[in-house]
Amino acid sequence: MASRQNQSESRAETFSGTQAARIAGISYRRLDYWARTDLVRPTAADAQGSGSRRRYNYRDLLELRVIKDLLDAGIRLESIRRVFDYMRDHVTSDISAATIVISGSSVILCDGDELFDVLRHGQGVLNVLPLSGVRDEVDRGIVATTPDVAADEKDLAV
Amino acid sequence: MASRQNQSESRAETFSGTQAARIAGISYRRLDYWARTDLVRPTAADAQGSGSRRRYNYRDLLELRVIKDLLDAGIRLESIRRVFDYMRDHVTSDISAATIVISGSSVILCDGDELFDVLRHGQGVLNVLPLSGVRDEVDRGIVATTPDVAADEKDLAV
DNA sequence: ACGCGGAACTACACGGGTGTAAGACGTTAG
DNA sequence: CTAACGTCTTACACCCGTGTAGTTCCGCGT
Repeated sequence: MASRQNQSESRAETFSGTQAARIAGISYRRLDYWARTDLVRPTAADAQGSGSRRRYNYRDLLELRVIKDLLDAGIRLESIRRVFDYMRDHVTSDISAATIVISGSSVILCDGDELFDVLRHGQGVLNVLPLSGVRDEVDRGIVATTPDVAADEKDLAV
Repeated sequence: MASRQNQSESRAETFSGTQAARIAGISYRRLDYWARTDLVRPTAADAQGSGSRRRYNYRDLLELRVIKDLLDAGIRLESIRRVFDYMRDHVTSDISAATIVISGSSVILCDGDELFDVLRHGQGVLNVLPLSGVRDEVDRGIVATTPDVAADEKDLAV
């Protein structure tokens, strides 16, 4: 039955702006604002004039959700911007089970032991966000939002 | 020689608004704003009508500096407010070598191993701030700002 | 091929809330 | 008395969007 792979396995499908907003748990206007101000552009297809369509991929959804979580945690959008500018240039590795650590204007991706070292020796404020939780949130969002996948899930559950 | 105890030992002396601002590394305006909006009231003596004088104690200085560091880390003052409202009600223990961990609107004071557990099992964004660094910053601020203590330090150094 | 309905993006202006600074005002020391 | 200092009031600029109307494009029926 399952017409799709596991959620987080390199999915090739893309999402419209409206879908992406719903999945990430933000308003469409906010998504639009972030796209226009270069915070998160849709990777699959950017808008080019009125009437065109943005297409977000799975990784974009992760970023959107990370930003939402950071905002909810009370971090200013301005500093989130700096963090992501940095990350885009420096991070290529897979974002699966790592943890984002933000210290001032620099960002580190850690797993397990590394994390502990960083925290022990870190001075100043560190913002710590485990990405596994973010992925789960996004996957739940996809299931709850896209009708066909929801159907698949039901099939699996029964 | 040293006419005072060690910096962080229960010091009884108090500080004026201007002194407190300088030691914490913030503008006087900012200190004033925080006092008027109930973020950090001077414990030793609060303002009671125009022309009266605020007196801050050592612990107040620590709080001021923590807030400054959180702000510098890109956290919105609004959420810092919520955190401190909570902390005032729940935290009575000594703030010596612990670490503040902020998760959403709740705050935890940890030391060492505890910290590791919290971070491992934590969901969402965690803001981590070791207080030892804060205390050092404040003590340096006091030395650099109050003339007599600075003199003491010189005596010790020479 | 053509028109039409609706979804999606765009342009523009506005607004609540927040953090800060300037200056008016009061008080106290000397 | 008055100069120095500290507090209180008010105004302002900025952030982070949102409301709304307009525009473009897609898909579909005919």
